[in-house]
Amino acid sequence: MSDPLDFDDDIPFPDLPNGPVPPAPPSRFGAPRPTGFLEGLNEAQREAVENMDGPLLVLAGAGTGKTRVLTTRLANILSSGRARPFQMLVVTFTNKAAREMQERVTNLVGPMAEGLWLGTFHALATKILRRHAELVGLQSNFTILDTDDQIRLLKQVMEAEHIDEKRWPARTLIHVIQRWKDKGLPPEKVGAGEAGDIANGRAVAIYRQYQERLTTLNAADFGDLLMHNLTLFTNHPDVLQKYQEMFRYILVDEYQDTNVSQYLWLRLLAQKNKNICCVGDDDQSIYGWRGAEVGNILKFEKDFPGAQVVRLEKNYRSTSHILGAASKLIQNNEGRLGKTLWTDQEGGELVTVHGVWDGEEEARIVGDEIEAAQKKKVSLNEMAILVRAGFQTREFEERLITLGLPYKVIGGARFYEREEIRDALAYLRVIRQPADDLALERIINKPTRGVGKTTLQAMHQVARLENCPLSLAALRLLETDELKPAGKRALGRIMEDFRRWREMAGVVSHIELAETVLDESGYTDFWKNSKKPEAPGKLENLKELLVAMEEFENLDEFMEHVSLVMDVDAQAEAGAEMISIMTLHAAKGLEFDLVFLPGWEEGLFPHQRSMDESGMAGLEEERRLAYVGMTRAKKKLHILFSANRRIHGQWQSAIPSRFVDELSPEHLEERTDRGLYAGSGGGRAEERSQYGFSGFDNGYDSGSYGNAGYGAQRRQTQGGPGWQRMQTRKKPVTLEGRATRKPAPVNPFKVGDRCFHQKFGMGDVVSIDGDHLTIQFDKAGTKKVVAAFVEKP
DNA sequence: GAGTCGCCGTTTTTT
DNA sequence: ACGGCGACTC
Repeated sequence: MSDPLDFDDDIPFPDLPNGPVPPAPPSRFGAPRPTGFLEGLNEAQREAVENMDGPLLVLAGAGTGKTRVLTTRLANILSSGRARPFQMLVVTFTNKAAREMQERVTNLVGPMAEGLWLGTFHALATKILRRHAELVGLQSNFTILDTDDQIRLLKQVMEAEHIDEKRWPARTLIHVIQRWKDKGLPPEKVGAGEAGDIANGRAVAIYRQYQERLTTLNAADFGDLLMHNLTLFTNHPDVLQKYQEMFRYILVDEYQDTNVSQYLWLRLLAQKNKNICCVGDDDQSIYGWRGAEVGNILKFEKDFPGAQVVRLEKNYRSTSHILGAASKLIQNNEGRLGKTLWTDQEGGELVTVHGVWDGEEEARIVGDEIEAAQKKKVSLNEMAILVRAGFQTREFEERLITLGLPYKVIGGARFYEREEIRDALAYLRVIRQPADDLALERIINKPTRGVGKTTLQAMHQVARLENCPLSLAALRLLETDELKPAGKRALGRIMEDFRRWREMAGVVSHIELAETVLDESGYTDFWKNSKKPEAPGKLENLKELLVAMEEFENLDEFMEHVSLVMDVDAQAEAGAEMISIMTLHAAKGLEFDLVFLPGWEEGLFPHQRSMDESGMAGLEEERRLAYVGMTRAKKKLHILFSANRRIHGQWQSAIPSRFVDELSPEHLEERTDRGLYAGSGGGRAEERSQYGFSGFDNGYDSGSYGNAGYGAQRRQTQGGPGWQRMQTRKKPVTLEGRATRKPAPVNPFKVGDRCFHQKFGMGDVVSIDGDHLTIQFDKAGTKKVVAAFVEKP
């Protein structure tokens, strides 16, 4: 992000004329003159672009050209002379979105786009906070902590408070604190009753101490960035006023994902000029679990009186069957603003629903469909498998490897979150900021250099006593005889190393510095000597880190990038075609010709935990997630559910997701095996509504798909290239494959039988559920096992 | 101070 | 089934 106003606090904000700024010279914009922006926009889009003044909410359904509207509107405001670039605040959620926005705006308006205040909430808040840090008790070079650091710090506070970490895990507590920060609540504003019995009722006290520690460390966590901005604005109206006046126009992307503190931040900044435009889709709000507040978008009109609302409902992405099924599903949600997507791409392929035996079969069917599509010249880049939870990817990966199909899993462990990278960065942090206790602690004995627990404890004691950072405490300790000679020598050595490195930092380049430090500290050798299988990879990553640093001028810039960006999808595999596998969350905003949505089973999707924790609201968010998944598909969508799934190593039978029932049948083609749930004892099959199991009547037994009953509705039209025959392909692989692989879901046991299990030994059958037996083992207790693994004695 | 054993939790994820 | 973390032992 560039910074046109990179002034120190004593330099005034630039003087600006009060009236509208004179329009920029037209030549800036190249051929299409301002009115040219509007070309090719539909009516609603045009309305959103032309309504430049006053509050505006743009409800942008999936695939309705949201980004185009946002960027065009921005260009329109600039070209109309209503604001100059640095008078516009453009907010996104992710760095990726910010980059894309920057790029698209630059394409529209040229280099003047550099001057915009464009970035993520966090980056923008940081930029503001660094300028006024002293006003909230920080110095402007404060460190930004990530989750690891936060937990480490919180654990220290909890330990001092004698909170049993077994009973109240730091993870739980940090989550609670985060939610408070998301709401813009500093410790003193958290209601006494709010915390309940968390941490023996001392949650707020711990929160307060945690905040005090952060201030002492000159550090802020992610939640603080926004919260400190709010404090700053509230306590210093003069500062707020400057920003209010500067930001004449505010644009916000993905408004449905904002949390309360982000909303308050926007509201404060928009109060004066009231030119705020928020773009979002209440139906795609899927981040409630991390503090996003759907309510923000639902009550926009109340929050910003006189607000106009524009709905973008024409979808340019999906076929009518996909859209129809998705719309039907989302209609089951209450509490939505209401919006109906439509398209003029009539027809296309029906949405196919496959019920399968187990995860393996699920993966095999997906693999087969991918191969079939590939033969029809669909690019692998246009195919995606979208799962609810990370563990689901494994089975697909295995299958795709078997088939020799290239794939990538998006959103695995991120580069900067890897152990070795975090260690390397910790060294640099300590060099730059000796008071960075958390970083120091991380690497003071990594590689092991004789500064162990005892020494560290002594350091902590001095630090607490003298109320100083650990590194200073270390120096104090070295002046005394408190430590044993060995420990003292070891500590002295590393402290001296750091002194030397700091000296170097002023002389050599940041890259040279990093190389030297990794070398001299013994960190590189640590991995070179390691016998762990991942060691070579880690050395690679360390080299990669040095490469990454080259893109930055100096250490400061690099570190800022690291703490804010933390995402390097730099592995933009140049050109190679690949299938994408990712979670539904990661898929938001993307689109693919061919999409697979596996695992549509109760408990997995909707996820049990979501419903347990948030009840109806949780269920509705899961449903929105399903909607997001479905609307990723442009031409063909497959939904799959399995009757059996292994979760945490335990086989469990599953019933189809209620979401399957909520899709409208006229858009579906059912390919579910009629025998799947027979005799399962669960009995739900018969109770289910027409859709879920309607495929029983035209399933595999007849040897062809989608005939009787559905044929009439399968108004097959010339959808996309190569899609026409997708569902009338070869014979039912599913059943064949299964028959050879696993016994039919019947078993030779009856309640009371004696039996033997390889692992658990002898036992008695207590109950039977399909081919799942509950067995009371003589030694191993009661277990639920699959009949195939049990023998008659 | 460093290696080994056993227990807990196990959705989603950005900044 | 499995990994990570804390407690425990040498």
